[in-house]
Amino acid sequence: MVEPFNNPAAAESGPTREHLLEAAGEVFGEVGFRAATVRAICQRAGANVAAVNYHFGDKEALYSAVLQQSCRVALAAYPVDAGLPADAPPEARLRAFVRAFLQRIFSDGPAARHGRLMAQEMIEPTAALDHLVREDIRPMAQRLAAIVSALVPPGTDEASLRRCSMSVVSQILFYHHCRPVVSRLFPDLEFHGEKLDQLAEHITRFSLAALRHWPAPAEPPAA
Amino acid sequence: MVEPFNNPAAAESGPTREHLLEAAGEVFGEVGFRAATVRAICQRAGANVAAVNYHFGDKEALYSAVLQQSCRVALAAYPVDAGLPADAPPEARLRAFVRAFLQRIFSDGPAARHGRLMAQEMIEPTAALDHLVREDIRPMAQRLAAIVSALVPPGTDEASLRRCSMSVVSQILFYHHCRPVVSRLFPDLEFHGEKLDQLAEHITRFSLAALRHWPAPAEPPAA
Amino acid sequence: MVEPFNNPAAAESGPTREHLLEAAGEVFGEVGFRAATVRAICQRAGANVAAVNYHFGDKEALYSAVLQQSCRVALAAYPVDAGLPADAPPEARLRAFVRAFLQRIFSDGPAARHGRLMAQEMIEPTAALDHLVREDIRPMAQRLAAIVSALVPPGTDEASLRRCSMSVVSQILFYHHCRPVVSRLFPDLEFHGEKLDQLAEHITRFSLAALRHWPAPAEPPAA
Amino acid sequence: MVEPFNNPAAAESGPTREHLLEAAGEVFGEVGFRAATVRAICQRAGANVAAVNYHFGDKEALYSAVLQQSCRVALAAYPVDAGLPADAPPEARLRAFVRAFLQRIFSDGPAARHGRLMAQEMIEPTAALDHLVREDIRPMAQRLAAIVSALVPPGTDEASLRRCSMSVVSQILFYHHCRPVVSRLFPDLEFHGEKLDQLAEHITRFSLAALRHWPAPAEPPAA
DNA sequence: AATGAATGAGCCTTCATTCAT
DNA sequence: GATGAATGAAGGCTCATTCAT
Repeated sequence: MVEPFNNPAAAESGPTREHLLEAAGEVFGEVGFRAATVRAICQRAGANVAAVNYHFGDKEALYSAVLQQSCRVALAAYPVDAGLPADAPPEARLRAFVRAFLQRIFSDGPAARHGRLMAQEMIEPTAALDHLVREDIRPMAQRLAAIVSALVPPGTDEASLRRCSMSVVSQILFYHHCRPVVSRLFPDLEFHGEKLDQLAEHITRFSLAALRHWPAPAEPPAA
Repeated sequence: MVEPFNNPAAAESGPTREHLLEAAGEVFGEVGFRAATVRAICQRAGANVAAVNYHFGDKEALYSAVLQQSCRVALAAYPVDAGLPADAPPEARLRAFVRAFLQRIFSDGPAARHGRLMAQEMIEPTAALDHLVREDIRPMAQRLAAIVSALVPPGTDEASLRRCSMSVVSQILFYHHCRPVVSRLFPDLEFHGEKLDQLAEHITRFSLAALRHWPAPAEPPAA
Repeated sequence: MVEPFNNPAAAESGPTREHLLEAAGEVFGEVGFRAATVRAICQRAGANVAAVNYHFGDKEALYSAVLQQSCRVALAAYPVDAGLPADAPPEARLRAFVRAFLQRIFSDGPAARHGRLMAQEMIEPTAALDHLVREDIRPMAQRLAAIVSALVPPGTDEASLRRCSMSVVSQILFYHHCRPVVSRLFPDLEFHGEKLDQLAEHITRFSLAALRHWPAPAEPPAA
Repeated sequence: MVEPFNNPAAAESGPTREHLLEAAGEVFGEVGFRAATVRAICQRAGANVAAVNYHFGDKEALYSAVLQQSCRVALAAYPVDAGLPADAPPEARLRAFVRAFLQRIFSDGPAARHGRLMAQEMIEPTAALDHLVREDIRPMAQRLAAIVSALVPPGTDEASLRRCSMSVVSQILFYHHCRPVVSRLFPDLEFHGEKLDQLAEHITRFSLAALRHWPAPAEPPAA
């Protein structure tokens, strides 16, 4: 076992590996994969430039490790179902979904990292995106689709369901992707604490209003 | 020794300047400001590496010039009101707004460039963003706010209006910002021709359903 | 034409390109491809580190250029036939071949570079070796084979001819490949001027003595 | 805090030291001193990266140790006299010398390592070369000189003897030093088993033919 | 008006080596 | 007796930029 990054457990590594993951999470989340430099990460981690190579192999492998680790942390801190039972009313489940999603993106601390990284990944995809979609994004999309499906009239076709799900998600991600513009347009907007809850409430209400009044599919006339 | 990029008219410039603008528009729109290289732009423009610095000063100034020029072209090709009279019903104006926005982002040709550049700018802001917000984005936001305002119950507060506008816009931009993910989740999705119109129709309907059923503000009980 | 190394003529390049070729020839010849550093080459050429990239693309392309250029120079300075007519007696042609080969390897100045580079290439082959064998080494081997063929008894089989050619060449190359050892064993040995001629004379005589007395192939008994 | 590599006996060392020597012999013999990496050696030895420095001090000291150890093994496996009595006819002793030399270079297994290392050392000399020449190469050269001396006419001068010896040795080493080129020129050539014996036979015959017909030194006419 | 040539800063990676355990 | 962790120097390469023409 010559290189430590061959060790999947990596439990017995020193603190440098953790520092590196931490620092890389911050830097990648701030400026994206390309713009992030190994030097900046190592400096923030208080480690040598060669530490990345030693612990992870190369920059991209470090990135993958950050993604996977942040995924675990984020879902542990803000679970998708937000503690709601599966048979809770769909309105409540939608509200919980939106709120947890916003918190994953905007809350401070390492738990918020994953949301930011995912958002970055959508913009500037890397080789890690495929894995992320498979393991992380698609399951979440299906969960949302189930909620939406319980809100629109029965019989609504699959394509509409997908588009409605995306209409919900888009409202959440918008504030992250377009934050620079939003901040300039409305400098008083904030994304934490009570303000974040209000935002979640708005998105939920907007979506509920739309979904509840979604036109029922044309039925074949019964004899 | 006057540098030509100090000359606002730039009337006596040869065709190289135009080629550069054209090529830069393409490259910036495709890969963003940072990932774009001066060499790639010059090569596509059939010009020398030094041409960018000669004509525009530096990479960022070229970017600003591209932004401004593309702005003119785009608004000429896809006017915000889409040719509708100001007194058209708000439903029609919303539909036109959404459709024109999507086309600005997804249609081919130089006219579509601006939408892509704006979208890129939201993600990866540069010094040009302030100017863009002031001249371009804010007016468009106000126009949308007017449409939304005509759809929700009278007396709806300003903050709600803003949030509703953003809920509309977010659904449009989502397909651009998250295209890599969307393409992986639903590979059969397309963003041109009839499919784009269907998408516009969905976003319009979803938004209309939400706005039309927006809860009226609680009124103080009249005696 | 963005990169100058796309220009096969490269005639209008500044002096830096020439300096680079010169310096690279020296360094590659001294320490081989791997051990040579771009920085060392540029320093010796009085150029910037990026000059190699600009003029040749990368280190390996520079190496190829050095190889090709030195090939022309060396064969011009010490032609394979050494000015002898094709119908000269094979003894004289062998003597000329050996002498020119030794001079290509050991003489000073840029003309000697090619021999050294070829010798290095044999030891530490790069991607350029295939081209070199095709264009340079095989023709020379065939020329030697023709000389050898005229010296051994007629009817000598092809395999023996090849081995005899290699026995001749090996004696020449030995002094280059094993120079560090030879110099330690016999410190008074020199490889220039009259001493080089004596060495050529020895190799020629040794080879002639062997070839002239090469056993004739067994003939089928005539009836 | 005595470093173990200061301990000449190294009796109390575990098996790691042996593994290291074994692995280093393989790697150095394959790619040479410079191109060999400590990591590759340690990995092949199943040891830690630091093992080389711990057991031998540094990379070069390991190399020296490999050289010395392989020397013992090689000479035991392929003795210079090949088991021939000192009073055997010189033709037989030359044949044995050539054959054993070729086998030391080309045969598989650890016994062949030394030949390869010596050949590498000639090309890319290290600090270990002086020791090697003194202890290993010079004695072998003298033995060959004795054989050659018994084949050429009596009274042949010292310089000619030396050159003839080198003509013999060069033919052997050639196939190692120029293997990349030889393999490209004649892809069907092989260097093991019967083919190796044939090659030894060729070199012996070529050399014998040359030496037996070496011109006698001009004698002063006797009255 | 424009360009070929050249530059220097910075990037990711690799390597032999050392330190603390 | 041995190792995992960490380091600093160096390597090849890329990029936006500048200079002389």
